[in-house]
This record gives sequence, structure tokens and C-alpha cells, in this order.
Amino acid sequence: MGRSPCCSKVGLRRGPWSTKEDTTLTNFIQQNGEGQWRSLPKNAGLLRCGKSCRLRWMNYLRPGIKRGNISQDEEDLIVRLHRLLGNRWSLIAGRLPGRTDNEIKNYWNTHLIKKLKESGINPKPHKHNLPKKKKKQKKVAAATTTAKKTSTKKIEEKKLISNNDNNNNNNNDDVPKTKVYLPKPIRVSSAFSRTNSYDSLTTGTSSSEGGEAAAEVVSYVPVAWLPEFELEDANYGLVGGGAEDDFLGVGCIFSSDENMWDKVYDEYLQLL
DNA sequence: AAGAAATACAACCGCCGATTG
DNA sequence: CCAATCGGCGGTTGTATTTCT
Repeated sequence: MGRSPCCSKVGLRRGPWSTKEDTTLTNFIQQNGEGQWRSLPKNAGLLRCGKSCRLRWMNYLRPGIKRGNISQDEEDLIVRLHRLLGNRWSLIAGRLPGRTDNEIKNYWNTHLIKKLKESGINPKPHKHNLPKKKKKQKKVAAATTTAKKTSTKKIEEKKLISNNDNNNNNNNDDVPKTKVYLPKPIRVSSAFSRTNSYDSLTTGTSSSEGGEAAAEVVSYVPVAWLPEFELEDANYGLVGGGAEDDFLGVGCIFSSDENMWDKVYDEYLQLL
């Protein structure tokens, strides 16, 4: 079969995007909508590969994208989801409104792995990590139906994510146009405050900027969670925690309760 | 103050599954 | 059913920036 490269590299720009390019891309998508990535650069007058446009839009220009300032809540959530899902960054990102897979992936690789290791915690996901992408699965008739299933599933996921976005965005103006580096350890984007979108969705308290008080606050992102987690057994993940703990259990990120993880994993598999 | 090393993260690459004709 | 194409994902790289010596 083979696949031609997504675009001819000849004459196409690469590397960091300029403000002008960002504006062009944003305007074009606002007028014409997303999609048709291959033809988009040509239509929009951009000397970029379609993939590059998509990536730029998805990760930085799309309304509702939050940058930097990953809160403790979000960090906990990432860790738990990673434990459960492994390197399924897009799935993890889907549970964190305004966060992109790329950002989470970077954050994991640069911050969390180190942090977890320093805490003596194995950053590897749960042993029942979701199945690896299968190599060349048999494409038989059954594939058609399963394909449709998974497709539907994806659409559902997108709806959820999109709903979440809708709840969090409409702040296009906040999309940073230039990257901002500030002294470590706290990286603050002056152009983007997370307090408007994310925090308003949590229990109403920002735990990311509150020092000790923040540590006391147990809140969660009220996004559409995997439905199974909300079913009868509300105790999933509440190992050692009260009902007020969040869904996977604050303070027991790496619970030794393997049965619980097995259960969760099985249900998630069924979902897929 | 300057250079080296480390860090952070934007962007690219290649692959895969889904879709289409 | 097959081949071509597209969209999307995860791994990796390149480089700007910060920190260290």
C-alpha cells in the first residue's frame, strides 16, 4: 500500500510559527472550520504542511487551550490517569479540559517522571496497561463493525471533550501568541490565567496557587468521566478515602489494591 | 561575565486505524 | 475487497532559555 508523505517538503516552512502565520491560520479556521488539513495550508495561503497546521491549531491556537500552570489537582489526575491508561496522552488530555496531549506528554516527561522517581514511586503505568496498538490487525468483515464501534466511541469522546471545551473556552483572546519563560520553578504565562476557566469548574477553590491551604483542598475536574466510574460502585478508587475524595482516590495514587485496578481496567476495556 | 550543562517545550516524524471511492 | 488517502497519536528531536560552574 504505502503512503505518500503528508506533504511535499519542498518550499514549505518549518520550525516555530510566526505571529502572522498563527493569525492566518486562526482566521482561516474561524471562517472555514477545522478539517481538510491537507488542503488547508494551500487554501489559507500558508507555506506549511497540513499536519503542521493541525498540530499548531490543536495544541496552541484552538480556543480554550490553557498553557502552563498545571495545578496540583491536574497533576494528580495526570498521574492517576497515566497509571490507568499508560501513555494514552490523548485520552488523558481528554479528561483535562483545556490541556493538550502534547502538553501533558511534555509535562510528564520533564516533570512528573522525575518527581515520581524522587518520591520513590515507579512512574510506570499499572501492569494492566491498555493493549498496545496491534500490529496489522486482521481486516476482516468483523473489522467493519468494530471499526464503526470504535468510530462511534471516538465521536462520543470528541463530544465529551468538545463539551468540556465549550464549558471552558470562549476566551480566544487569552491564547498566547508568544511563549513566555519565567524563572523556575513556577512558570507563569502572563497572557493566560487559568483561574477563569479551570478553577471555576472545580469546587470553586483554586488549589494551584494557594500554598498550604491548597493542599487541603480536594477538588476534581467535573468533566465527563468514564461512565463506569460513576456507576453503582462509587467506591472505585476511593481506597482509604472518604466519599469526598475524588474518583481515583486522593492520597492513594499508587494504591496497592490491584483488584481495584483490574476492575477499572476491565471496565475501561469494555468501554473501548 | 562567559561558557557549559541542564531543562523545558514546540515541532517534527513515522506509524496506524478509519474512511472513501 | 482493495488501495489510496486522511486524521490522529505517541515517540523523538531541535532549540531557546535557564541555571550552574
